[in-house]
Amino acid sequence: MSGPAYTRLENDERRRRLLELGADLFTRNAYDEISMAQIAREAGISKALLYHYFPSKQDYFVATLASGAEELRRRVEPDPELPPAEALTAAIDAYLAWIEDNSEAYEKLLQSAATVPEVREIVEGVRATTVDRILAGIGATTPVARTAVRGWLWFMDGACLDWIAHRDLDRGQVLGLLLGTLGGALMAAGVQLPVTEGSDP
Amino acid sequence: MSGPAYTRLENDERRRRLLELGADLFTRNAYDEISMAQIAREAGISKALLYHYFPSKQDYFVATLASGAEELRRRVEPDPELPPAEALTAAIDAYLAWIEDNSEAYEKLLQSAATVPEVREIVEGVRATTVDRILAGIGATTPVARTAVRGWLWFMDGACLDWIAHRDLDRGQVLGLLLGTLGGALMAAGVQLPVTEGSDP
DNA sequence: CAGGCTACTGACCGGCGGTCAACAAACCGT
DNA sequence: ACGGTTTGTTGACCGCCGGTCAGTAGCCTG
Repeated sequence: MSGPAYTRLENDERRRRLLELGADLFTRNAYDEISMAQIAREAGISKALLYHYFPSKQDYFVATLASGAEELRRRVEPDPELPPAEALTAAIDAYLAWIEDNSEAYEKLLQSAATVPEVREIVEGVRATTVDRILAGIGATTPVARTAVRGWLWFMDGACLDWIAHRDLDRGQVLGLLLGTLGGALMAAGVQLPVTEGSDP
Repeated sequence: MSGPAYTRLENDERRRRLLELGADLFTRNAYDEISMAQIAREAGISKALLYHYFPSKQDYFVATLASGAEELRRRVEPDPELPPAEALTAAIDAYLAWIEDNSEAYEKLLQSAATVPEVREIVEGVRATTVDRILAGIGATTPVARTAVRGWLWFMDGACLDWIAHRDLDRGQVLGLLLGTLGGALMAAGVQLPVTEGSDP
């Protein structure tokens, strides 16, 4: 009986708001706990408009993840100036710090990764390159070394989930556990570790 | 224009056939890759009848898993006569043997576990009791030891998935990797292992 | 061959992800 | 002040999903 039926926004602005909303909603609910209709209602728009900006729910979800993933990638990127061992330590510590800052998002991400094929592939890809990086860093090539590193990445996620579920460890302890376990796994895989000189203050 | 419109079966017989079919279908397709309508069609019955025997898709899925899970539990049950260390070794080896025999089922199970809440809870429960068992066996009580063991269970699944994906290791190698990594993780967690006497022939 | 027990079915429900033609808010030149 | 154009936006619709229910019909008993 009065003003306009809806407010018209510029393309970029609407997109920006939807991404922001999605980042929020998807850290509070896992992928299939929330429907596109609910999201649209929350955004105060029609479902059709949501689909106008993002071709599918998966695409919307992935786009929503993108900025966070970019930040994570930046923080975790190993310093090429450091020797491999310290670069790895620094990268893991950065990873742990990110998880500490974004624990809900981390939990929901792992949960959703199993469900959404596209995310699954992204995570798998990251893991694969990480495995290669580590194997290259220690000069190991045997199948059992590959299995050890791949298993260790799972160890990492399991330990992190336990960590943020209980919050009764500090980051340093988790870091030590992860590094020590990686060493143990590689030893069990029969890998000869290149000795780093004088690095235990 | 002729015979009966459908064949009537006895309650138990129908149930048996549906469970058998489900065990087959769910090892070839993950939980939400297949719909109840498809399953019913495959079984040659109406969807309503399927729901007459199982109150929900989740229940059907869990029931389908039950027999396999029972067999796994039986095979993995540790021998109480053995000292803890050897009992653990035997249990892990049995677990690996089961995976070797049922690799598709194992893969689909892990995939579905993330999706189906009820299965997720079952798997979580099994993991929790396993963690307690191991912690009790080594007499460890610290949070970091708990995190180490919990993470190691993830390591186990990750390593097994890699193993059956590549099939370039034999079971003994995987067993050695798992045991060695558990030792490494516990060491990294600062656990003093009770020494077993003379057990490396 | 009548009658009952119950294994079975067809039709229906709300909600999902996804699509489409049509509408209207804002900006434009006049 | 106003008609035309652009394009951000909408309501109605689709097929499929998990799940429900009143009613049908195969089989066994007498």
